[in-house]
Amino acid sequence: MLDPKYLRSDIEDTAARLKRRGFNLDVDAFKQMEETRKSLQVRTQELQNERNVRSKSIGKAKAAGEDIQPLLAEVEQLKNELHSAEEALSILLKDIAAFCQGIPNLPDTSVPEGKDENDNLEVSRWGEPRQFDFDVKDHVDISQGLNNGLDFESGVKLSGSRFVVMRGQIARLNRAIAQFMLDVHTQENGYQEMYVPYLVNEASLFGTGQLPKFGEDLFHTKPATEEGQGLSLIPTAEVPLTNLARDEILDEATLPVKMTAYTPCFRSEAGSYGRDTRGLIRNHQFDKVELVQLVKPDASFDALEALTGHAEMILQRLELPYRKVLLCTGDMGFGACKTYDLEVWLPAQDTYREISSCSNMLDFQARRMQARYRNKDTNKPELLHTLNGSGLAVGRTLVAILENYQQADGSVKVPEALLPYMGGLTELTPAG
RNA sequence: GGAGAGGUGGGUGAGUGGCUGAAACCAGUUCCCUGCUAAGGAACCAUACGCAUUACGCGUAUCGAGGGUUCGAAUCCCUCCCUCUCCGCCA
Repeated sequence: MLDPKYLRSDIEDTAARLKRRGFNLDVDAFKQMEETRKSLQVRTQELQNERNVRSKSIGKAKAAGEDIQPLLAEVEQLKNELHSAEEALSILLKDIAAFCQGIPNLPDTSVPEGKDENDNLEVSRWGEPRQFDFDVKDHVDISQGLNNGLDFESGVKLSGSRFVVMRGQIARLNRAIAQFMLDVHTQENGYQEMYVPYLVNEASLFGTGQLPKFGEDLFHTKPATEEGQGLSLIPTAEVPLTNLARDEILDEATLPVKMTAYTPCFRSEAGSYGRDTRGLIRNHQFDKVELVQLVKPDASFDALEALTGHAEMILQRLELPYRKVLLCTGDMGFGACKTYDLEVWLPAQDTYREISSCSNMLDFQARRMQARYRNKDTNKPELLHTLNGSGLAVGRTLVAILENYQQADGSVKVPEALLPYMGGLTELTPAG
């Protein structure tokens, strides 16, 4: 959510900045709602004040043993007037809140303007895509040669399309990747490892911005005996991790808070029918090691660079070629003001594919969830800035390793960095 | 699942219809005293919104959430959420 004060005082400027990301702010509607709100609020408050004053005098009169009846009669009409004013105001306030909650974050000035991923700006490349002297296979074909280590048919049988069963050496590799990432982030990058719920409530989803607008991207559960949507499966650990700060006032000395968690992520992928239907790239369930930072406002842009670097470190240690992309205004998520994507090289697709997305949300999420810290200088609570990034998506890392480390005979070399996690296994073989 | 208790400001915790936006204590900030890794005293110390803006200014709302009763509710009633205790069940 944007700062309502800023929204009110600089609506034109806000609209202009939102336009950069293709969002049309209905300035007139907002102005009109605000104007009505002001007069309605003043009127309501006047009535409330009068009620309070009169009620007090009734109390005094009663204590003094006077006759209250005439006073009560006077107040009768006031009551009705106040009632309808309060009701009208509350409806309007809800409308305004809904309007404000639907506005995305303002893009940072350093973010290039653009419509979609084609307008993203490549910032850097790391590593050289390997030259193959044989026909490269994609991860699906590779896995079939490895004792059917990625079993999509079983995934369909158990759950449906976009689910997978991993077995044997590939399942082991998947686990090794996650362990490796967690170890790097906790031991070298200063993140605290967290274990969090995979089912979260509505307030949490509102806090990070999934609700109310993007509920269709989520899987909602509901206890058999109850009404309503119940809890929802997390689409990313960003939701539980960031919401740890919800309704909290953190001690400034504890900042920055750096947390990491390895969790499954669940996404309905509504609206992506037909996209990436083959393989592991786009599944309803995938594992991810997430990085979240809660920082003081003046530190968030530096933190974004650092956090992105932490995710890059994983790719470098795995010796996977990648590029770093600054997302354009049109490709950024709802709550982000600046986002770097890391795209890993996939030889079978002959292209770079997203494997991490690192964003600075400024105070956008913090305001929604009232996540604050006490400023030592002013002694006042102020909104935190929140950041998150994948460090990395485990499933796509698995894909990248299978494809980049494949060998002519169909086997796959285990990356150096993962050897300590593979129990002596140095390559994945047809024995699986 | 059954029976009970409870949810108050940064923290602990008073408060069962009007003078309580909320005692007291702790923490915090400032000042006074004190010449010393101590102690004492005083003041200040929630958030949001609105009006006003030369003001130490005024008003409204907020005591888990949402409804209701009442001239008036932290205080009474209803629903929901959460916490705790005992019993049952269970990885």
